[in-house]
Amino acid sequence: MDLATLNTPQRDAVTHGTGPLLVLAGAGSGKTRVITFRIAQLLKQGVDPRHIAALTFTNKAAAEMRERVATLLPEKSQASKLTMGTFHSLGLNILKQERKAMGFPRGFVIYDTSDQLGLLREILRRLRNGDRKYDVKSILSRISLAKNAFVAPEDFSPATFDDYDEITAEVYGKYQTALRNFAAVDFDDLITEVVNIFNRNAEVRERWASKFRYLLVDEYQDTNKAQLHMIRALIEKHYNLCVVGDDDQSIYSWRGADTGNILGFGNMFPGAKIVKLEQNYRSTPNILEAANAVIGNNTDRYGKTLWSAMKPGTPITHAIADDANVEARFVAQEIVNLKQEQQRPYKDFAVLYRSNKQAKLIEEEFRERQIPYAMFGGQQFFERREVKDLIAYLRVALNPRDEIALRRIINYPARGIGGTTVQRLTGWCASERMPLWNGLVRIQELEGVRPGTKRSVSNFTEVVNRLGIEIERGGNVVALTRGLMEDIGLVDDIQKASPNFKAAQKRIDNIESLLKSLARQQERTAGKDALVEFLRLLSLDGADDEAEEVGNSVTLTTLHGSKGLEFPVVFLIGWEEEILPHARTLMPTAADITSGDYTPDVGEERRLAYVGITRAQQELYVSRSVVRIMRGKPIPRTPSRFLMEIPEELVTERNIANEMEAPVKAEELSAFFAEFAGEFANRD
DNA sequence: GTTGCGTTTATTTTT
DNA sequence: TAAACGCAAC
Repeated sequence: MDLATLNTPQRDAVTHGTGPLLVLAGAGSGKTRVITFRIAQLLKQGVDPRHIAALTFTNKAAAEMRERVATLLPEKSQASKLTMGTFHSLGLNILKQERKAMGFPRGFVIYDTSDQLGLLREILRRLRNGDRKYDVKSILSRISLAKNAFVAPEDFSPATFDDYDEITAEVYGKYQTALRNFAAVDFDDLITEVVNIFNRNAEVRERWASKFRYLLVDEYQDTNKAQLHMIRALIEKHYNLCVVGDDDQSIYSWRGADTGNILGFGNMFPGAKIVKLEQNYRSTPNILEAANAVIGNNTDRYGKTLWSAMKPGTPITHAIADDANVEARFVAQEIVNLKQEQQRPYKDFAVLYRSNKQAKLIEEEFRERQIPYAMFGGQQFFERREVKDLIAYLRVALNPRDEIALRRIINYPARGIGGTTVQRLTGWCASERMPLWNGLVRIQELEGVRPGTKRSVSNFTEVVNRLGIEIERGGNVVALTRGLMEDIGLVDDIQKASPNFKAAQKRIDNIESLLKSLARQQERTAGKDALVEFLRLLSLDGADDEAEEVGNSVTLTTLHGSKGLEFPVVFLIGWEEEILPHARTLMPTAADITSGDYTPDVGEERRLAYVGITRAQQELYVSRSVVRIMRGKPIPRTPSRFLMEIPEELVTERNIANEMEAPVKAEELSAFFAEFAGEFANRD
């Protein structure tokens, strides 16, 4: 570690002693270097690694950070003693250790989004017997936003004239009670429940506050109110907090991030030092100037001006395409050309868009031309149904109170326990005030259920019960799971339910890779705990078989997904009003209309534009279409206001239609017609 | 439990 | 437009 390789503000941040520190790190200003150097510096000064915690938002970021710190240390093993992870993983660790004080049962589980939705649907079904259908996702998002803002069910006050807020108010508390009854927590609870125990139990709070003498937080602009509470409690003893972030890159307010945290840092933490990192090592001055100009139109920011010591670089290309197909074709063609002319590998390129559906045309075009690409995002995580089903068995075996998991498997694979039986069961359990599982076990006492069905239910509870007992005894979980699959005929069912052999094989492979990573966990942790831990990490991390190696391919991702990445050549597509800024942010809400003074807040959309521009190192293309087919109709398009905010002198305009139509070579044309004629000839 | 048909609705996504 | 959803019929 050589401090001389840092610029002045970077060094100031790294060598800052005690007390709160805010590092405002512009895009490409060496933010990660500052965090890793600072940690290394603290260790060099003799701080015990166990007294340092660094929090990030993704597991990937945490792993990378640990690795980079290790390379700076003379003694690498110190890095493994650092507390490094996401807010949620730290929250989980605290909850596990303080479980008793919290009154949480030993094997509590973490509900993921699909579990949460299932639970909410169930509550709504009971509450309103189908008198109205609700968008469950939107209710869940309101609950989540409330939790992120650290608003408890009893404090939730619905906005007037907002019926979704009203139903949320009605359901939020029930949702929370149900979670606890099922021995479950959701993602947001991993933060809020930690804050709750800190608030209720001074002994616990002081213990954790003593442990962490230095706390570092990355991507601070993405933190929410609940996380702020957690941070405050953790630093109350030593008051050594270093946060790093960029207010101009705050793009997650829609999921609870509160820019007030970073904008109000100085007031919230008196005596705070603020360091700005404005020298950019990533992009050409041309690109930076464009970025500065665009973001300069935002209010509510600290205000930074990025600068670069590089040569000005090439102008930005503003590509105007006749329609979206032409736009996609242009991007593909330009990548092929630049690859040739500048000897660039495919991985030098990225195509960034506002919403995932924009990727479709690009994908089609790339496939046609055999351009390799890697897509990030999307939802392939949730579609592995077979994996979720198997996991549900393990969850119920471990924790029969987990009613959502139980409902998932009660008739999977089909065993003749249909909707009517389940309904009768839940009704009975509700009146007897007992968990669904108990009802299943006592099925013989329930009248009006056919004997065959009763036998199915008993077989089911028997299988799950036996699994639970064997796990409890510390049996080999992988072997037990295989036994279970045998018992319930899972493989047969998958083969039967799949349209073809290949699809079935793929699903079985998914299960195999799940078992593999379970085996790995078993090597690390003993007996039953292996499974408890495995299930929790699975919700927190996703399966660790995500071996998607990017290799040498063009990156396709959303603007959101591109944060933190950089590419020599970047294409920003679809810069049109209602795409960027997105139509939804331009639309007034009911409250806006009532108050009558509506001006759309496009600040966050502008920050998205800013994030996009600052991903580019050397070449930047911003493209738009003149006409675009939307909802089946061709719609004339207006250029994005952000495009107009880029100074003209930085930009070269290119009209694409003309370029695209010309280059059909004569011999290609005649070959085409020859083939065409042949086809006609063959027809009759 | 599955299939098919009519209806509805079009962000961003991590933990 | 097209994909996702919900409901009814098998």
